[in-house]
Amino acid sequence: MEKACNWEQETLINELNQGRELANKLKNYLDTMKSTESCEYLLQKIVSSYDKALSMLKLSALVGETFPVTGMLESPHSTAGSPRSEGSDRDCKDQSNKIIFKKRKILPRWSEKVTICSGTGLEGPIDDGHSWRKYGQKDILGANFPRAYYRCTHRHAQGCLATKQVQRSDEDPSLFEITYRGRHTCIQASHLTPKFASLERKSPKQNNAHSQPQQQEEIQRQSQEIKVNFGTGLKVEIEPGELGIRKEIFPSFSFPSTPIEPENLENHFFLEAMKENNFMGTYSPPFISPATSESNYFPLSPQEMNNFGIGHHLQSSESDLTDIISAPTSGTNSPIGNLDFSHDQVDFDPDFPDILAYFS
DNA sequence: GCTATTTGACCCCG
DNA sequence: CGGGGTCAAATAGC
Repeated sequence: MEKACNWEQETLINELNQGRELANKLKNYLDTMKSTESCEYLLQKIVSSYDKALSMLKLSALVGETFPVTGMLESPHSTAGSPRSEGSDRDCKDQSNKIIFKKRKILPRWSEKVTICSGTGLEGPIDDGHSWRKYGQKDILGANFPRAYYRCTHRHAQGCLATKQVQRSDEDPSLFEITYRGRHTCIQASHLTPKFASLERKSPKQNNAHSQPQQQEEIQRQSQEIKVNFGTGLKVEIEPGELGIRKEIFPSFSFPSTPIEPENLENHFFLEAMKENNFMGTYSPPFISPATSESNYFPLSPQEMNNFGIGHHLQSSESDLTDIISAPTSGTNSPIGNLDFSHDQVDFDPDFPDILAYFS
């Protein structure tokens, strides 16, 4: 396995190098065109992301271990990008009862700080395209405000394990810290663009949000929407505080009604590997089943890409690295084309080499 | 009646 | 053992 891993790693490094150079090219190109600041900023981040990713990879190659990732330990998908892998098998296959608690550790985690500026007309119910269901609230030691726990509404229906926590800041009540865990794997969200989602999916209850928690949820949705529209009075920051944990592994695919079993792990691994190759544009999967591939590729909604894309680039490159490794989305191969992926592609490094190819 | 929220209890981990 | 995270019964809203 080790040879394969090294090969994988080399390929990865090569691809990253190439991507980095291309991104630099693009940057120079855009420099001459007086492009917008955000564009340049993104590019800056992209380049630095590649740099970081490369240095991480090289470092791990030297040390002979996987990425300095703590959070990936138990994810079967870490295998796709990680030289290590099948050794770390103390995962999902045991104690189905405790799997929930295992997943706490497995799922990628990152947080954002969301500032709500009053008087910016953010009263309306804004949806991020995902429906969240509150499942708990807890008083946190040392915090003035309780922490609310939300999970994806489709957790049971589709096995979507995405959750988020919302904690209002002590000092600044207008600031909310939102911690996300896991990516959405639910399909529902992918069928709606952010704007449609925000318009269509407002439930009556959310319309009448008067209670505190509902306000909170509303605020979150606003915050996520704002990430799409960037800078309309809301300030959204990604909190890098969890860098150590924030390794952006891909969460389990969580096939509906098909809990991950040891047998499936290999398939998952395969899918990951193939997707990875796919991203790099060097390999076309010969025998991936359409149904399976679709269900894995497309649940990543535009909103989601916004959630995970821009935010990532705003602050993190480590997560980018892992996105590069395993992001299950391939705009270039997507049958639904680039409709909503115009800037999502920018968000997702895996596609960058392809995109950049058009510029060079 | 269905769905979402509330809230106290429970469980795991450090 | 205490804190954080989750469960699930009770409750509320539509």
